[in-house]
Amino acid sequence: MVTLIRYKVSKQKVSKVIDNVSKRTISMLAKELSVNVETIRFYERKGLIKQPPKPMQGYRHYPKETVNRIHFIKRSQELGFTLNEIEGLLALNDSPCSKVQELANKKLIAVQKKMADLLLLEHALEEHLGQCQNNDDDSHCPIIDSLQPK
Amino acid sequence: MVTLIRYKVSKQKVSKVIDNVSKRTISMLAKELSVNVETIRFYERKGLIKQPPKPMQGYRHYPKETVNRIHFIKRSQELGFTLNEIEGLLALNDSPCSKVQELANKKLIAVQKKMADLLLLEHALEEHLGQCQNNDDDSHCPIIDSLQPK
DNA sequence: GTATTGCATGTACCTAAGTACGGAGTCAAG
DNA sequence: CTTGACTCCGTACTTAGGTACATGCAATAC
Repeated sequence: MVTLIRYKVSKQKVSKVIDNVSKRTISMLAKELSVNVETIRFYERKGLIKQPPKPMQGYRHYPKETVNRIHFIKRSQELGFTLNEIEGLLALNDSPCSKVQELANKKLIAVQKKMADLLLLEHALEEHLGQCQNNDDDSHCPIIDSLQPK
Repeated sequence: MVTLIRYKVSKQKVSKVIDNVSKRTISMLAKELSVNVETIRFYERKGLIKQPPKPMQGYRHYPKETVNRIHFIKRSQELGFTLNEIEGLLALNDSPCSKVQELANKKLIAVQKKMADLLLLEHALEEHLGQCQNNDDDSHCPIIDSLQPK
């Protein structure tokens, strides 16, 4: 892929050539990561990824590093972290494991609390639905009744 | 509470007296229901409750009906219905039980799906945390590692 | 009678995580 | 050379469920 140029080539020019070879515009990056272009811009605005400098001529191109970083963000989101928390995680990159653990643990507890809430909800809904099943009169609904004040 | 007026009283005047007796301004209503005044106004704007007409002189007052309706809304929210869904429920007030059941059932399924998602999340977090516990080197975190692309 | 609450009304703001749009510049193909 | 696709930049819009604020008037307290 990398074209070698044999004569009169300075270090700068070589790196420029290499950069050109791995030209990754914002839409290439977006495709590579299966995210929206606007999402990338949004992350830039949020400071989650840094915007590569714009060359005097032409468009920005993004290094592999940015790919990795967005990967990190997306995986963290899958684990239920918010973007603000991920900002923290990114800053924590070289922090002690105990700090990261603390964050993950908080998240775990929040997840468990949310599950407990949903479980209550589930039971309430199931009970209401059960009452409907024992109801002969379709024109009159126990659920609506139970929502009405006594 | 209702003062009886003995002479020369038309039907209109009586009802006016009764209305005055049960004067329930918006802040009274809010207090009675433990909700914010602004929330009531928001429900009015959303069309979930209807705004009582403003008398030519003085402030609006709210009937018991509105109290009931907001009660209904709040209880429905506890069951996990969104305001848009509650709009539907309110419209369904005299609909067949089967229709209401259908809605509640959809909600139940959504709740169960969400719980399943959270369960996966819980396991992932627990596994990551477990790896941290088997980690001697505090300066290096398995969670951060696992978020990094391979 | 005046000062302080309270109400009415309309509009703006909040969080979260993006998405959309308008206008100008740039690049590549035909 | 022109057209279409892409980028850049800034700003506005989206959903959900409210919350807050500014202005003007009404009612009540002292």
